[in-house]
Amino acid sequence: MATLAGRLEALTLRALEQIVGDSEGLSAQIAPTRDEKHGDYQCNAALGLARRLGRNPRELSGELAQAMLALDETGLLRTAEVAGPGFLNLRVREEALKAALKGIGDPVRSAGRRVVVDYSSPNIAKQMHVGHLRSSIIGDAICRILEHLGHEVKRQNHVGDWGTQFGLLCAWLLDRGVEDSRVDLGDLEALYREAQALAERDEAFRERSRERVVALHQGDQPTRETWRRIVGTSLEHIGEVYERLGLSLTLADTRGESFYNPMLAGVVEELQVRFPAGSRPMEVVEDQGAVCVFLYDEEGQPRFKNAQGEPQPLLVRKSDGAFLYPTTDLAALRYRVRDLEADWLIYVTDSRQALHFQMFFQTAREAGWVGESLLEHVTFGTVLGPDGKPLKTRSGENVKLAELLGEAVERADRLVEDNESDPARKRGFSADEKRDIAEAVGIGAVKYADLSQNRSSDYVFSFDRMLAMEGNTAPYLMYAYARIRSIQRRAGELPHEPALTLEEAHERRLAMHLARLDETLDQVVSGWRLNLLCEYLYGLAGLFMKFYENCPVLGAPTPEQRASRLDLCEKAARVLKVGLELLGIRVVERM
RNA sequence: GCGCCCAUAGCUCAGCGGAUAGAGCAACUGCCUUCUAAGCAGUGGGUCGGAGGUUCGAGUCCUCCUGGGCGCGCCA
Repeated sequence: MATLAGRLEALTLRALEQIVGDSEGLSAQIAPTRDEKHGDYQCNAALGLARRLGRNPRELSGELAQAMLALDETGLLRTAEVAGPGFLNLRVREEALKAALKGIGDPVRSAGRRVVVDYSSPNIAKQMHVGHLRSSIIGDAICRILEHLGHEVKRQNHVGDWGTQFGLLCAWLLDRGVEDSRVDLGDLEALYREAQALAERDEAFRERSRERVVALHQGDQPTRETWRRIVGTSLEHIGEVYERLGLSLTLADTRGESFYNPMLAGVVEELQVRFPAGSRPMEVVEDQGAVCVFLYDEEGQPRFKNAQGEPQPLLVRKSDGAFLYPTTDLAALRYRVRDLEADWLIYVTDSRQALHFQMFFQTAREAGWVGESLLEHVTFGTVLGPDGKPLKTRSGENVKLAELLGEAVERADRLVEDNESDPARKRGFSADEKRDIAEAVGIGAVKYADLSQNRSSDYVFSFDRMLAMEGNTAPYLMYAYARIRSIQRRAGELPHEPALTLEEAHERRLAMHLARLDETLDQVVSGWRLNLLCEYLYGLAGLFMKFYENCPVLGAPTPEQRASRLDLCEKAARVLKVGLELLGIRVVERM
């Protein structure tokens, strides 16, 4: 079932075609009205087209209205009225609105693509910190939305398990012969700091670390064994954080950098053979011992320049022979297109990596490794502290994700306790319920605060704001849901196939908003503007609250209205639940 | 130097070229003997950083400027 906006657009285009006699360059310009006085949707097509045709906009708009009403066999429109300079205000028929609400919130059936979403990507041997928060939350929401829209999603957690830091760690552990003892993550971090400090003052240790990297990459048994243990310990910790965050990402989705190690030499070699020095628009040359990819535009000018104004290369092999991040990315891309047969690749990383992705994408395209796949780099800004600088602890360290989530839940728990100690608000929750609510509210608040921001800007992290029960926050939305569920519990049996009666303005507004879920999702996907879904849900919760205040459900004037309102409640609950779940946020039945 | 991002109410932020620029917080005023007051209703608060331009129409697009963040050869 197409969305109301989609159907209106199709109808408008048919009408325009009839008027103009040509479909070239026509645009329906359908948008929801900002003010309901203007109807449900507006069509702004006549305004622009009038000039092109040398006609009066209001007159053209009137003709468009007539044509649309005449062509409207499905009974979509109640009215189409010209307003202002030539706007066309459209009002949807009651029956069409009710039909649009059928199955609202159900997964969309579409010819899906196979999408690889690369997100989260923490480093092994370090605790997850606030720097991993946005990629994890945003990437997970993207996966859920894609699946809801009928796409097949392959999650890929490209963890850093292969870099130089493992040389340090392995060298340190093997030097001290601690390979048999169990090392937990807290130890690992301390060890890493010690190893780093040692490397700075001890040339011999530095050398041993470098040798360990080589040994690791060459498959040396004891080194591999130590490495595996480090990785295992870290993944355990990462899995715990994911579980608490409620991510749909699992250990099975982990394909660390090490996975691509056997492919790296081949990637570089192929590039070198196929794009020797002098090739355009891409050449691969050795410079100061490093293998560099240089990219050029159609005019043969360098696409990228460095700070000195010289051509900026993508480095795929260091002068010491080791491979780099771009090399792994290229290998991973090839694997995802060839082996995972993905035709859409999405990378979720902070915006600082934008240049890297431009170069890496361009290299992959020039090499012909992308095929027909879409490449998308979804970026986001930095999480800031109250001082407007990247969020750190007082001692200047990265804020641990586990601690941040713990504090969010703790604060939510205090809120629940406060309410329970107030006789007017007490609900009589059991200890288990309280814990569950605190967990859902605390974690949900953190995720929602992130997703409701415009992705590209930095944002200031604040427990107080995200846990506020009013405003555009997760608790507010969850509360709206809990209120509906409370009504439903009191209602007893819910009506089967009730007929909606949308006589009250509050009822109709709520219904119209509910019907706009799918078109909102369409907008969300174009540009991954996840905050639009948040805004939609906030609007929905607000409309429900107003409906709640003005339209008694259980005490409705007639049995028909009671049934209708119960059905509206059910649909609102469903959309709130589905919408929040698409964002990776869990609802609770009571709060 | 080049490139990317940002600048909107006192604060935190929305705003796909369309009608009077919106929320929340903070301030003030009402509403719990009626389905969860973690709520609702209302009041005040704006040279959309500046200057040009494109357009029937610009917070939104283009150019320049100012101020801030980030990135730019062997980290990832």
